[in-house]
Amino acid sequence: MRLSRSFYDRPTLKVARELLGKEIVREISGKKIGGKITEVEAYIGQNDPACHACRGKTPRNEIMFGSPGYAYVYLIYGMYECLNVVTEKKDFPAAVLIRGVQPEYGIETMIKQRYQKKAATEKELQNLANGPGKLCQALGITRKLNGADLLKKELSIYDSTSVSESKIKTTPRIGIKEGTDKLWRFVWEG
DNA sequence: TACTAGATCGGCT
DNA sequence: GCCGATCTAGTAG
Repeated sequence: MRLSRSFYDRPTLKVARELLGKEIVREISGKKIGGKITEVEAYIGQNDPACHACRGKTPRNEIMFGSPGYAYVYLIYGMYECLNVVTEKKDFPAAVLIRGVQPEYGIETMIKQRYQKKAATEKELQNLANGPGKLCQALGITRKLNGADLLKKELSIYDSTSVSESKIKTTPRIGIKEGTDKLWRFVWEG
C-alpha cells in the first residue's frame, strides 16, 4: 500500500520515525528499483537553524513550504543530490531527509547507476545506498524530481515493516554546524 | 583503521 | 565571492 497524503501531514518527528522500514520505490521506464529506509533526519521549520528554510522562502526551498507528500531534491557540495520528503501542512516548512536505504530490488540497476558497471564487490554492495548522496545516485534521483508527488509512480513510498521503538536509535544530525543539540536523526538498527 | 583533502557548482549573503 | 544536510581516494600510523 502506498502511503497516503495524510501520512505526511503530521508532526515531522513522528513521520521521520515511522518512515524507517518503509519501502522507497523509484520507477524508471517501467522498471522498479528500491528498498527499505534505514536512516532519516528531520528538518523542521524556521526556528531550526540547520533547516534550509530557516532564512525564509527562496526559489530553492519553496517546495518545503508547500503541501506534504512531495519530494524536495537539492544539490549539495556541487556534486551530490539529497532527497527529502516534505511534511506538515502548507506554509509550514519541514521535511525528512532520507539518509539511508537497504537495497532490495533492482539492485543491478543501482550498481550500474552508481559504479557504471554490472557487478559489485561485497564492499560496494554495502556502500550502495547507505548515505544521502549515494542513495540518490543509486536510485537515479536528480533535481528533475524536485517537487515530484510521492503519490505518483515515478517516486513513491510504500507501507512495510513496522519497526519497534527499541530498534530505533536517535542521535544528533550529521554534517551540520548548528542545531546539533537536537536528537533528530533516526537510525534503524537491525 | 583514522584522518585529511579535493572535487565542483548553485544559491545566497 | 563563499560555503554547504557529501563521498572517495590517498596517506600515515
